[in-house]
Parts: sequence; C-alpha cells; structure tokens
Amino acid sequence: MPRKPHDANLGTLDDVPRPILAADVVLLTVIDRRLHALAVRRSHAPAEGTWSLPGVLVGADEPLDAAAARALSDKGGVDGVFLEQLFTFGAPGRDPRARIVSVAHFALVPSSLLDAALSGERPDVRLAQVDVDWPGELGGPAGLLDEHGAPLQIAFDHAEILGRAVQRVRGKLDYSDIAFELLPESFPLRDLQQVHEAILGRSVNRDSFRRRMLQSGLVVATGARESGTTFRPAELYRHQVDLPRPHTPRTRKARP
Amino acid sequence: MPRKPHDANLGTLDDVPRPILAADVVLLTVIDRRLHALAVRRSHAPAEGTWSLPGVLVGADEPLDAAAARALSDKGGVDGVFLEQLFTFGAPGRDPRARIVSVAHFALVPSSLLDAALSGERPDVRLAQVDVDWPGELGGPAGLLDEHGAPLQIAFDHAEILGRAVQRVRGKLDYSDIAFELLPESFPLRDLQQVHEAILGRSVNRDSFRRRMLQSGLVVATGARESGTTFRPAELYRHQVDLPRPHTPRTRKARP
DNA sequence: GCAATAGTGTCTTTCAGACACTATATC
DNA sequence: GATATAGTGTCTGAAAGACACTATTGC
Repeated sequence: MPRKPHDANLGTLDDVPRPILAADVVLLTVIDRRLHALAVRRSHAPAEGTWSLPGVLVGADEPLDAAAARALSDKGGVDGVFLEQLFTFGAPGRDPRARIVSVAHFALVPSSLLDAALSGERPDVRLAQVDVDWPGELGGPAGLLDEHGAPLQIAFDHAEILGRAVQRVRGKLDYSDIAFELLPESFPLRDLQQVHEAILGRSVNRDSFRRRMLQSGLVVATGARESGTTFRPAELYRHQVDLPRPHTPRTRKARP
Repeated sequence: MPRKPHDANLGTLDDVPRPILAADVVLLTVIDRRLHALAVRRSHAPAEGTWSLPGVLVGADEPLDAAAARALSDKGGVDGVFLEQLFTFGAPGRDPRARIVSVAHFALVPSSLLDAALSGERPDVRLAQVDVDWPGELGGPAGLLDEHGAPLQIAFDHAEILGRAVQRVRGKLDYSDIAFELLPESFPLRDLQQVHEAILGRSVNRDSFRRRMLQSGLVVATGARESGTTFRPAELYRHQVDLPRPHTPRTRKARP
C-alpha cells in the first residue's frame, strides 16, 4: 500500500520520498544567423544513440545553478557564461530508470567562444540547429537538425525543455539584455539585429530596430569600425549596462 | 571525504544524492484593491510561529503541479484554480533540517472563492497583504503585512519566493490572460483595472486601459449591468478566450 | 440638485513601418 | 563603374495620455 505523502510542516523528515535531482542545460548560441543548441550523444542505455541536453546530477550540497554550470563545463568546455534557471521537469516516468526530477537551465554564449571548444574533437558533442515549429507567441517542443537539415532524435523530454528555453528567450528579448550575451564585446548593429531575428524566428524592421537600439541607450558607439567586409564597414557598438530609468509619465502643460 | 557528484549519463543510479523535494505555492488574490497571499503559521520548529507559504512534500510518483494543487487544497481549501510553476529554490541550507529543494508555484483565484474557506475558522491560515518594495521592473523579496500594516515574520526563503511570484505575474500581465483568473465570471471594467493596478502596484490610465481592453477582444459585454452601486452602474463584461490572431504587418500601398 | 462613476469624442505625442536618399567599402 | 550595406531624413498610421463632455445612478 502506498504511503500517504508527508506534510513538510509536521513530523519527521526521515523516511520521506527522495527523488534523484538532475540539472540539464540548454546552451544556445547563434551561428550563421540561426539558433543552435549544444547536444550530447548518449553512449549508454536508455535512449542510447539519441541526443540529449548536457546534464549532471545535483551534488548533495551543490547549488542548482552550480550544477548547471558544471554540466556546461564538463560537456561543452565553456565556463563563465550567462546562465538562468528555466523550469523544473518532474513528470513521473520521464526517465525510465527512476524518478529523476530535472531543474532545467538555459545558457547564452557568443558562438566565437564555442568554436575552439567544439572544433570536431568530440563526436559525441555537437551544436545543432534549433527547429521551432510554432511561430509567434505560442510554445511547445522544439527539435534539433543536423547540418543537412535532418532531424536528430532527442532523448527523454528534452525537446520540451528545448522548446521552453526558446520560448523564454523570446519572451525576455524585449525587456532584458540577454541578446548581448550572444555577441562579442563589440559588434555592428547588423549582428545585433541578426541575433534578434534568430531568436524570434522572423525578420525585424531594420529602421525601427536601429532607432530603438540607439534611443534606448543600451548600445554605445565605440568609435571603431568593422573590417574585412566587402561593403561599407559599419560602426561597432558595445552594450551599455542600463541604468534603471524611472518611468516618468507624460504630463500635459496645465491650462491657463 | 565527500563523494564526487555523479554523471547522469554514466554508471548506476544507486547511491547517488537524493534531496527531499517539496512544492510550495504562492496563492495570490486581490482584496480591496490590494494584492494578498495565503500564508500558514508554522506550528513546529524550525521557525515556529513565523508565516510560511503552503507546501507539501512531493509524493514518490506525484507530478509536481499535483503536489502544488494538493498543498492548496490541504492548507487553503481551494481547488481547481489557476496554477503555474514559478521557480525552484534549492540553495543548500535554505532549510536547516535537510537539503530540501522546493519547486515553487503560484496560483491565482478571485477573492470571492476564498471568503468562504477563510472566514476566520483557522487562525493558522490567513490572507496577508503583499508588500513589494521594488517599484517598476526590478525584483527582489516581498513581505507580508497584517491587517494593521505591520510586517509578518516570514519563514525560510519564502519572502524571495513571494517576490518572484509578484515579479512573474507582473511580467505576464500584458501578454497573457492571468488577470481574469483573479475575477469572477462577469465583472465591470473598473474591477479589471483595479486588478491590474493591484498587480502592478501603480495606477494605470483609465481611458487607454478601456480602449486596450475593448479593442483587444479579450472582453465582451454581457449585456447585464452591475447592481448595488451608489453611482451609475457599469456594463458587465466577461473574458473572451482569445483566438490566436496572426500578426499581419502593416503594408503600404505600392507606388504607381 | 449634488456626488460619483460610466462612457464617448477628440487632440496631441510618441513610435513603428515604410521609403527615399546619400555614404562608403570591395570588386 | 556596379554592388552591397551603412546611415539619415521624412511621411504615415496606430496607440497612449490627456482632457472635455454627456449619461446615469443614489442620496
């Protein structure tokens, strides 16, 4: 007979259910104007041969975000990147072996920092293009594509984790600074726009995008210009950490 | 010597760290134009006598949201309300007894549904006004106030959970339908505006609010009017489940 | 009538989309 | 020169803030 679930307020904490806790990470980057995610090929059962998100089990006294950072460091060779908790996936049966609850995170990194770590050295680790089916504001699972555009088989519920990561990043794009986490220190506005377009999965209006970025004060010109282009080189900008602007509502002049 | 954290991809799942998993819920409602949350007075150590969020331990085969719903049902006597996962709090030491990882949720319910369940029957359960210090877009911990405006002592890290719930609801207010979860079936636009103001912690422009709501198609007139007012009774509206409107970008007429 | 809120109409400001034009790099 | 993109200026339409005015209830 199953034991009745315990009340945290009462009684002892001995002999209560204890699931296994994992931390999985969706590492996103923009390569060639398209969103990519880090995937790890499973070398053991279950779901051997399918692709999964990098993950580790959370240590007994380890903070959740530290476990996520460790997963990135172990599997992707990247450290010190933007990392944020995403959602916790705990459906019974999501892992056939045991009740494993996964605290999913997402990370953002400029692809330039990944080139070194992923120069084909590890065939079990790759960056795969993210395939989002749901346009607009919706959500749902997302897929991964290989270099020929063929879908990769994804392990467990990791397609849902991936989809939720894209949804979160899309939602935060307008009111946060996360886009800059996907760019190097200095960049032309064109690259910033392409990051936005890769995240949103649609093109954005060039003119109003420039206006918004420049008027927001989030970007400042460096004075330098890009080089190596076959066209007119653009001004390079960098991200300006935004001072909290108090929202001053518009007021009309008082009547005489 | 501490054991090295395990890799979920490798080896056995025997003998890995297994934290205790809890589900805590921030139940929010609007009473008298102000945001309130359900709080439970702790009757045992640790933090005896302080106020905490309703919570339970997650059962061995229980989905996370089912555990959260059970916490609401047990402690608040409410069922079938809007419930959404919020954030997972897992800092080592957040509970002095053991490593307890809490999957926090938030719930929204019209206060009319709580009046019955909380008519002073249980002195260990109450609705307390939410006290948010950080105006605008920021975040941080939030407090609870008693009926005299005096702060309640909050257990563990529950002030942070509460703050994150308010932050989440504020962020989703504009692009989701959550405001309607805090209102009865039919309501005057004034009440809808007051719900928005309670969540945002600031007043909103009446004229543009009316326009936005009516033009959005999210509300439809019922034809009925409110009664019992000492002023002109307003039209009653109800929430219209929104059809996904395809975003048709504006196009200018082609030049001759 | 008075007080209070509901509901309508309109002006202004702001901002995004659209488009035209000039500027500057490589070839 | 051609081509591609950078960068600027201006028009238009949509939407928010502000405000004036009328409508309808209880007292």
